Amino acid sequence: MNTYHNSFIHTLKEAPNDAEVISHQLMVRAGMIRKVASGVYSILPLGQRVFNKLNRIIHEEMMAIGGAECNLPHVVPAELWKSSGRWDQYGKELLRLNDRSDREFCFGPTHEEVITDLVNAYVNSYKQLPVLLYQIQTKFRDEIRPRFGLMRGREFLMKDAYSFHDSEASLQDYYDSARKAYSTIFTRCGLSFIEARADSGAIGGDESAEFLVIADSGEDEVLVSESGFAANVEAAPCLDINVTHDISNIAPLTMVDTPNVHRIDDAVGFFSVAANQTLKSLLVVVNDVFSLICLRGDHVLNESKISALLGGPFRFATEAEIQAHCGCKSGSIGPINLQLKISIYLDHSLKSFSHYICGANQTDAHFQYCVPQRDIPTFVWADLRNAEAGDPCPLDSSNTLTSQRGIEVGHVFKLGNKYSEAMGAKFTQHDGQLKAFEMGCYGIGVGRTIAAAIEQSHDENGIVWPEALAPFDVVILNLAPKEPALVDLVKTMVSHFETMGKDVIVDDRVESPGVKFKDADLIGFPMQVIVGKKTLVQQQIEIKYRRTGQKEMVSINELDAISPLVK
RNA sequence: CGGGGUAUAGCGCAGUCCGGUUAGCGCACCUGUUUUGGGAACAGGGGGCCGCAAGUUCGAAUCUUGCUACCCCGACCA
Repeated sequence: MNTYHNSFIHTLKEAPNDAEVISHQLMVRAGMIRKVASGVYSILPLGQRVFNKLNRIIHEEMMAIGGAECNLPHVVPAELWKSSGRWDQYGKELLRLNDRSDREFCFGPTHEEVITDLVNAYVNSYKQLPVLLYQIQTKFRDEIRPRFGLMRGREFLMKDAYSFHDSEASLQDYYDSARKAYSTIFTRCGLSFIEARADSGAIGGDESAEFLVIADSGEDEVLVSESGFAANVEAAPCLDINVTHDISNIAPLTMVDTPNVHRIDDAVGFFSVAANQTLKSLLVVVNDVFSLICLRGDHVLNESKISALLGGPFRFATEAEIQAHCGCKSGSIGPINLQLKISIYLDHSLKSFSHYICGANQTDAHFQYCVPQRDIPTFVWADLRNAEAGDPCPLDSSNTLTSQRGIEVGHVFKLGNKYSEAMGAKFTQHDGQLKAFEMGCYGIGVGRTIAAAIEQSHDENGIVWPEALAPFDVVILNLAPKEPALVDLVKTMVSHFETMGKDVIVDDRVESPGVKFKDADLIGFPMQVIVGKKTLVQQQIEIKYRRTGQKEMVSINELDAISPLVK
């Protein structure tokens, strides 16, 4: 019999002061997790039960699409990472280790290299494809800033799946079935989520989609529209705009002394104009080639778009480089009168107005009446900014985008042959020729999904578990645990519920009733069965449903009629 | 990595300015009695290298220096 005692349940009245978001606070208070180091947590038995529930759902749905479970090593030799080129690319997020012989290893943050090496060793022919392998395993990423408990930990449990194909069509097929499986998984968890177009980021690849649980505390912003468009702000394209202005009467370009005006906010104040009538310029570098990026003052640069446009990951220029190219300090950069000839890119949105305030490439000076097509020598229009709420929908410009916050719990990628090509992982095709595998990869953050479920489902008393994830379906609160008749009744009820396939736990602690009620609400079991001395007098058992708070009385004689379905 | 902050019992905190009994409080824990349907009452009790190290001093949780850990903000800057 599961009891509070043998299940190691330890609740807290107060949350530690480092718990910022509600899911973190509630998980600590309910005794599910305990912090061991920054971004590193022990999962306590109650928490582990929730992990097991979710893991089981994931297993079932991965099996349903033909996945085979494996378990790859946590500690991975550097050679594998060097073979894909990521040893040098991945940066400080990769936890690097040395063994006693000083050989280099890393603690795997993701396993494309290991799986590619594995599959390449066994799969030689198109006849053996496709392959879908998955695992649920602890990863470590040395995050810049771990926070929010399990939401952004450094050590975290992840389901990662990898598929290998002989063609793009086969990859597309699996990619789509993985997306469907993910929808099924999150639906079974009782979560409200959206699938959105995403930026593939550090993993790389051709196309990706992420699954976000909708929550105000989410770290990601998603733009959605009624036409069915959904994309992470980082991945939402912005439409070009077709506006022409009569520029014949606009005053000529005028330089103005602007002491201590370095930021867009400063310029807005100084010139008394709206931010969308200013032009901001950013000097960026890709492979030692400099480019000037111009955005409207109210917009935010999109890193992926810049990197895609310029053909590689970019960085911002240093102060010294700005001095050399622009002849001024940062804060006064502009597209006119650059010292050195470099490519200039203007965001499409700069077509929305006729003339702008912009930096003059002279410290503490700005230009007024900058008309791009008249005053900027040579430039290229491009999509350079983050989309934002209110923008027209890229699928149907008659709709506008609205913004929602979400927690990224799953991400699926079409990797193509990025890893297989780099690592020389090939198979023999029908025609006898070698070809690099087409690959897909599919991840779910297990702990993060659990945290997201709590973000989405809680009240002032504590967690309200979706049935599918609850650590136990039913808690029996025995308010008079020393009463022999009640102890017997509880035993009968436990076997009754267990026969029905439900997980049951008994609060048999010698505690006052209030404590038991509060803890049951805090932990969030979907159904509470309450027995006390009153039960023996009235011959009735009380049932309370956590989600609705609804209570009902059932006669002891009608025990069989108690259905542990949540109302 | 830059800025700010914190570190005293399992958790939440006071004490630190202005050095001076045996370092305190609430929760939790232990014993006993009375309680028992929404975080009980009383009585008694246990638990601390005051983050670590060095220094100043007759004397350091308290002052100085260094280190470490943790938290927050920023890293989108023109």
